[in-house]
Amino acid sequence: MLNLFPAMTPVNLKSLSEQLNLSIATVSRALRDSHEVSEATKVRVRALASALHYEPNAYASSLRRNISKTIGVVIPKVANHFFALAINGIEEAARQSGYHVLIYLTHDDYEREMSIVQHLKGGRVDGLLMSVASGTQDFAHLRSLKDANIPIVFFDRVCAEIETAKVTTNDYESGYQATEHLIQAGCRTIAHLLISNNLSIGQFRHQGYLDALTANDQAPDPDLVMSGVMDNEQNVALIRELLLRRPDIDGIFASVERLAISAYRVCHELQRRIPEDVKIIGFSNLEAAALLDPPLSTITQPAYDIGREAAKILLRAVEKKKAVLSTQSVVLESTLFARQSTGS
Amino acid sequence: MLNLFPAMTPVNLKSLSEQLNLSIATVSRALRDSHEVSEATKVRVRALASALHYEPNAYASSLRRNISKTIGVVIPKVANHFFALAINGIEEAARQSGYHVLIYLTHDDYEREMSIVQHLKGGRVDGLLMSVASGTQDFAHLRSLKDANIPIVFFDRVCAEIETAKVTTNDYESGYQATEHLIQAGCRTIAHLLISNNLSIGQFRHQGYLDALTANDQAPDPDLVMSGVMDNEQNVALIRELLLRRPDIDGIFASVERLAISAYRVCHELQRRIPEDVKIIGFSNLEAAALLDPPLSTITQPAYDIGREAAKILLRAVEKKKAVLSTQSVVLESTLFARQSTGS
DNA sequence: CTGTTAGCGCCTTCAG
DNA sequence: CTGAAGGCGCTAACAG
Repeated sequence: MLNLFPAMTPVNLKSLSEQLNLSIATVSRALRDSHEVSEATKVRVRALASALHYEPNAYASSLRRNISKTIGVVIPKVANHFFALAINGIEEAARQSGYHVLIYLTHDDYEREMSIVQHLKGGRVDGLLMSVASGTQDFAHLRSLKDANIPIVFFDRVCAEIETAKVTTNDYESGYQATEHLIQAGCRTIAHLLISNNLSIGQFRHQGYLDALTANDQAPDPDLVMSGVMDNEQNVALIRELLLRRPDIDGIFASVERLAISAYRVCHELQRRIPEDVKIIGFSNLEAAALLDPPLSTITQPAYDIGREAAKILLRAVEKKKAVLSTQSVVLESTLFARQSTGS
Repeated sequence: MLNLFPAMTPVNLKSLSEQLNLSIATVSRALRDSHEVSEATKVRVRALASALHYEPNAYASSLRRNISKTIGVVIPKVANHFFALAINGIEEAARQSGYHVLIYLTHDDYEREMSIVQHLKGGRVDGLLMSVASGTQDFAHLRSLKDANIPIVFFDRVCAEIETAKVTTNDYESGYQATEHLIQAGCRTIAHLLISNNLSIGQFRHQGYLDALTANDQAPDPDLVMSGVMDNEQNVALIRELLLRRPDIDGIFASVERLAISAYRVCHELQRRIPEDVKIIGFSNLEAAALLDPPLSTITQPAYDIGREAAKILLRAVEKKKAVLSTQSVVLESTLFARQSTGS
C-alpha cells in the first residue's frame, strides 16, 4: 500500500525498500540503473520512487563517495557585467555536467578571500573557479588547496604564482590596440586609468599601453597614469583632478569599466567635448556603451565564454580527480568596438 | 608527534583524537566550544586542529544534523543588473549568518525551473529564494517544497498562489508614477512595453499605467501595449513596428530594462528625437542610464536591499525550522529618477 | 540477480 | 569532565 504522505515517514532508501520487500542495496542499484538488477524490479522501484517523489539525499551520497558534485566560484563582485556574464557561462557548463555552483564574493578583500578558501577546504566543493581579489598579495591560502586535493582554475584575474590552469583574454594586445586606436585617431596625450594593485591583468594592459606609445614615438609619461581606488566617488575626483592638471589630455584609455564610465562623466561635467576634445576607450561589457551619445568605444571581453571555458577545464579535472592541473593557459580574444558618433 | 602532511593521513576527528589520546566525542565537543569540556583540553585540541588545518567535513555534519547551512537562489538570469545586485545582498546576508549560497539560473524556462526545484528537495538546501521564471504557469513544483520542509521566499517576481513570504517593490505605484510623469511632461499617447507573461510584477505595473491614464482623462488603448518576447532582436523589431504604426506615440513606459534600452535605440534609429518627439521612462538598475544623452529617466528598484531582506527573512525561518512562512509581504520602494538633458 | 555488512565523518544520547 | 555506542542516508565490497 502506498504511503502518499512523505512528510510523515521519510522517503529514503530504507522506507522504499521496506515497502517493496527488497533490500536497501537493491533499491539503490535499481535507481542508479545498475546493470546487475532485473528490469522488472527496476520498474517496480522506479514506480514507487516517483510516486513518493523520492529524491536522494545529496549529502549522504557526497559523504560516502567523497564527491560533492559542486564547484565553488570565488569572485570580487557580481554587480559588474563581466562577472555576471561569466557566472552565466559557468552555471551553464556546470549544469550540463550535473554540477552545482556555490558562489562567494570577496569584495576585493584579502581577509575575506582567505576565510572563504579556508572554509572550502572542508570538502564542500570538488573544485574552485577564481578571480583573485585585488587586495590579495599572499597566495599561501591558494597553494594549500593543492594539499586539500581541490583543483582550481583562475579566470581573468589570475595568480601567476600558482601553477594551475588559467583562462584569460589577450590583455597585452588589447592594451596595445586600444592605445593605438587613440593614436590613430590623432591623440597626442593619452592617459591610462587602471586599478591600483598588483593584478596581472592591469599590468599586461599597462604594458600594452606603454609599448604602443613608444612604437608610435610618444614618450610615456608617468603623470598620465592614474591608479584608481575602491571608492568610485574618489575615482571621479581623481579623474577630475587629472584632467584639470593636464588640460592637454586628448585621449583616455580606461582598463576598467567603472573608470571608463567615470571618465565619461567627468568629461561631460568639465565640458570637454567627446570626441572632439577627448577620446575615450575602455574595457567594458556594458551594452549601453553603444547607446551613449557619442557612443563609448570599448574593448569587450568574451565574459560568458571565459566562464564557460574555465568551468569546463575545471570539471574535466574534477572528473579525473586530478588535484593539480597542468599549467595550461587558455587565452580568449577581446573585441575592440570603435564606435563613432552617429552625428545626428 | 605532529603529522604535518594532511594529504597522507586524513585530518578528521578520528585522526585528531588519536594523536591527542582523547575520544572523538571530546575532540568534537572541544571544537564546538562545548561548556562540558575543560579549558585545558580545549586549548590542546584547538592547537593541533589549527596546526593541521583541520576543517570539518560539511557533508558529514549536514547528514547528521539534517541541516546544510546552505540556501538556494533560483533566478531567471544573472546578466541583468537587478539580479546581480540582488545576489550581492543575498550573499551578504547569508555570509553574516554563516550560510552558503547555491545559485541556479532558469533562463525563464519552466522545465528548467521545475527540475531545479525537484533536485533541491533532496535536502541540499535549507531554504530557497526565488524569482519565478516568466514561463511558469503551474506551481505544483513550488507547493511541493512545503512537503519537503523547505521554506521559500519569493522576491520581485513573486508567485501569488503560494502562501509564503514575499519581498517586492511598489510596482503598482511605480507604474502609476511613471505614467503620470510622462503625462505631466505633456505626453498624450503613451505606450507600455512589458514582458509577455503572467508575471505579477508586470500586471501590477500595467494596472498602475492604466489607472494613471484614466485618472488623467486619457483613454487606455490596447494597441499601445506591447508584450515583449525572449529574443531581444525580435523586441527591437516589434518596437520599430509599433512606432511606425503609431507615429503619434510621444511617450514610452518600459517595464523592463532591456525594453527601455531597445526603445531608446529604436528611437535613435528612426530619428525620433528624445525627449522632444518621444519621452521614455523605464525600469532599470543601469547606472549608465544617467550618462545617456539625453539621459534616460528610470524607475530604479532597491535591488541590493530586496535581496538582503529576502535572505534575512528566509534565514530567520530556517533557523526556526519553520517550513511554512507566514504570508508576509515586505514592500520596498523604488525611486523615480526624472532625468533631464543637460542641454549641452 | 539480490542480500548482508561495513563504513564515509560527524554529532548526540547515555554512562560513567 | 570524558568515553563508548549508535546512527544520519547512502554506496561498495563481498557473499550467496
